[in-house]
Amino acid sequence: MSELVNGTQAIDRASALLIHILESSTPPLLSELSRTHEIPKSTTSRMLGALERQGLVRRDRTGAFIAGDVLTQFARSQNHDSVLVARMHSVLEKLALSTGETSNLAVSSNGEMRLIDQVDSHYLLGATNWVGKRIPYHASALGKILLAYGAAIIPAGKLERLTSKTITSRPRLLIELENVRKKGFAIIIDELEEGLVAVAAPIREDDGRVVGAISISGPSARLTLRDLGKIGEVIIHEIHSLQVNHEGKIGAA
Amino acid sequence: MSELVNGTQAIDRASALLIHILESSTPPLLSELSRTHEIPKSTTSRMLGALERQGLVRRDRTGAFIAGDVLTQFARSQNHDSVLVARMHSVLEKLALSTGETSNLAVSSNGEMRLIDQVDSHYLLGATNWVGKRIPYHASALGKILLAYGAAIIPAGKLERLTSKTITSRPRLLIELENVRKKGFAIIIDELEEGLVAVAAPIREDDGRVVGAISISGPSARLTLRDLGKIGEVIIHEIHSLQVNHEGKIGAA
DNA sequence: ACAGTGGTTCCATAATATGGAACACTATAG
DNA sequence: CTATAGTGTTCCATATTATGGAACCACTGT
Repeated sequence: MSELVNGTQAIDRASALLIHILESSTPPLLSELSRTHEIPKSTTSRMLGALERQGLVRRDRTGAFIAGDVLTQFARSQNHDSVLVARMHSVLEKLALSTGETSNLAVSSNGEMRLIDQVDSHYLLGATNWVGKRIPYHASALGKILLAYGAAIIPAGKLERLTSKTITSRPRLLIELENVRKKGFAIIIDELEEGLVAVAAPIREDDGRVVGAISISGPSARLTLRDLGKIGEVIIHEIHSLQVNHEGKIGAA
Repeated sequence: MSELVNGTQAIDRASALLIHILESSTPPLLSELSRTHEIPKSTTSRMLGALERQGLVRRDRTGAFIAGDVLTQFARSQNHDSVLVARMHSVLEKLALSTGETSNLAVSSNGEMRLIDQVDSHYLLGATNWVGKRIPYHASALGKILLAYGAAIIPAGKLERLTSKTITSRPRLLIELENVRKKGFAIIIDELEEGLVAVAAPIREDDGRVVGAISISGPSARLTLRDLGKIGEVIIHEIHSLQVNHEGKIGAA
């Protein structure tokens, strides 16, 4: 512990306790924390008391420690898919307008892909219900993006065959994902449904992590492979330019 | 500063800095924090350095402080609508099965209502696209719940008239919300669309805050007012029994 | 009654955090 | 091209502040 004296022992220890609490699936007791961190009970008690006073931690009815109001509040404000929806909705609208096709925004979590926003095409083709529908990763453009960039992992078990074009072999899927990474966007042609094509590109967080994907989809009758490639580049461009603007805003403030 | 010597000055100060960072809309600079908290630059620098080392805070490219990976990670794990989806999906299935009608799960954020899960009815009536659709609070059962329990606020401006039954007067809406709170569930009859009826009930967090709502909806041809009342009670019961189980799990762990 | 938990408070001690000063760097200004 | 005012970091003597052992309280089970 005492490599170089930084003058931050207290903060280091308190931080370690806090982090332990945040990362525990079951709320730890004071004594537990004291033991695993090798900090005397008295000190641990004092520290946790301070953190509690500040609202960084809380005790549940059993006295075990959980994240405090300040942090749950923070979590609430941060996450919520809606933040992503709010940030990306204008992009969807732009894309839907310029292509005339349907644009979707998807995220991945708990092993499922979820569509969280959509702007419809001019045309009236395929306006079915998506809410609550589980769309397989391996047969959708959005899903391929999420897989390719580590926002989701290939589910165990058979890769369901939805059409004759669906990729159902794991090796072939891996090759396809490598391909996606090389190009920066993903395409499906008839793999999810006969006559349906789509192209998708990733949305990145500041730190580079992929947190979602945006797609354009429509009938193969209207969209050729060449179209899809072009649209892929446009999606990437639109997302990127938005994020640059966004960063700019922060920088200027 | 020195009311009662607790032996937690460092932690108190560091916590205050951390909280300040988390609650700032624009990332504060070190000097800013130093000034507003009346902590000397040197000390502030040391403290933030410690917090940074622990991963509780991070610097953006301008050097300003933002929440660190540990906390964004925590936020991610906490929130995400998907947690709610995962927790409530079985309820939706049960309700859809027992009523034979469509069941929905909605949350509110950024001033909009969003459907985040759905289990379809046996019947094939009204399977239109919901993703990205903005459904008005005042004309939906889910929306009335979110309004009634403070999960959303009545939007400014006119209350749009969607059918002849839509509530478009604010006083009448307030009375209706009072009614909802009294009964514990909300009903719409032809208020959103001619022939469409629905009933919804709230989902509460441990602390009692309403974070979402579950509804059953269908055609008025199949669901009478009496049915809706009964279903309302069932929804409340199902959500409640799940939450009791959930608490039980935590308690046992 | 007692031993074994979990947790808090007390207090003398010295280890630790403190903060002024000096330094490095970058802009904006003169 | 030198001021000047704004960042932020490092150093180090100082004493303020955190430390941890021990005593103590409250439960729970034996």
